[in-house]
Amino acid sequence: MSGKDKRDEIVRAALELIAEHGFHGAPMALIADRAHVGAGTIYRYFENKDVLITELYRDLEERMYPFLLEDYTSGTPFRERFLHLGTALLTYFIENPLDFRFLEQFHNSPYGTVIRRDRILGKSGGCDAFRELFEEGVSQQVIKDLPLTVLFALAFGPLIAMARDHILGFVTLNDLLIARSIGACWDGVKR
Amino acid sequence: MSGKDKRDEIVRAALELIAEHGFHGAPMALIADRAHVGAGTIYRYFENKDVLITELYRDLEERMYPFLLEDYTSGTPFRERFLHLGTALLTYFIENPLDFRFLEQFHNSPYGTVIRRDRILGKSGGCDAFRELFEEGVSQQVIKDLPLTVLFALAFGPLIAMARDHILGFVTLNDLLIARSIGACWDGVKR
DNA sequence: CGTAAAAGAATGAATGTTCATTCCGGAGAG
DNA sequence: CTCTCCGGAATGAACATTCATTCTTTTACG
Repeated sequence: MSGKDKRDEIVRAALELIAEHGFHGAPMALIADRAHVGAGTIYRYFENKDVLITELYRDLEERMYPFLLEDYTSGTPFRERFLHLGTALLTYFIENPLDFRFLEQFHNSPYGTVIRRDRILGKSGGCDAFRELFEEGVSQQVIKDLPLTVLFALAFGPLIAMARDHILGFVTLNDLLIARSIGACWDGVKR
Repeated sequence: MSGKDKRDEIVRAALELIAEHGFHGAPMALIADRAHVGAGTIYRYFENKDVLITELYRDLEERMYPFLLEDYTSGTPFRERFLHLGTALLTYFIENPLDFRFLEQFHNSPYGTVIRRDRILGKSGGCDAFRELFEEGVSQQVIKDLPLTVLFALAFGPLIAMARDHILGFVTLNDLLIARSIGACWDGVKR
């Protein structure tokens, strides 16, 4: 097993444990076990637990963005683009429940708040498609004239709640239901 | 200080610490300090930390529900009732940021998931007003015919996201903005 | 080639810290 | 004096991190 493989094994193990049992339920010893690696080995690849978690987050983002932007063309009508991005995001979460659960944990932790603050303050670096879409929509007067954060809340709030409910088994989303739900989100933001 | 006072001090201290620093940042020793109480004293009032947290949650619910249902009359038009409940909830969160932060932590923890599961399975016990409102709305065909969980997501998802953004200082909500946002939520759920 | 030395990687027991919980000596009420 | 309640030091479990040691790979040389 090469160094890269080993690093990936560690990241995967951390993702699984944190997604399934939260940050608490993921001691380094367990992560090591699940990665089939000695406890000390982790520290050859990551300076400490914080760094491991932050890098895991970055890995995740890099896997996610290409999926979201697949087949996304900035030329199509506004509503269509909104539905595309929303559906892609919800679909990604449903197909990758571990990623979703981890992201939720991450967001509700000191790490996440810092990252969010950076995003709001402009230096996005990640996926600007959402921001651009909304800014354009506001200036074209096709969506409500509300602060960007509120529009984000209207669009993603329901989406994340639905993903969670689906993953926890409180509801079963199928393609039709997803389409109707994203449509409802659109009704919320459209002017 | 009477026994009741001491209990309340402990609960208050726990709420503050957990809201501000998460479950991690709230060790029993700190809770004791902030409540001006010996570490051992906490265990005279609560069997263990889990019990303390669970009772704190119940205390919170009992403070919240009366506020939400104040001036709420089941006779008024449907849309009006929706706006009333939504506004009341968002207002409560904004006026009681500690309560909100704690509830968020609680929800994203093993405790919260169990409680939510119970709610979905019927034995609500808490605040049925929301459920009744939506069920009535669906049968009267004034809101979209979607599963209850999805309707909840559409209504509360944005609301919670907005409360968080406001409390973290990412946006400043005033009465007008609140009204317009809840209106947007209504656009999402209305048929 | 074969082999021996060196470098690099991996390991897991040991360490120090943090935390929930317990326990016992003492203060204060009756 | 007795009994109840309190405080906070003591305890032991859990955890992140370290480091001396072992194992593996690469290099150097006959």
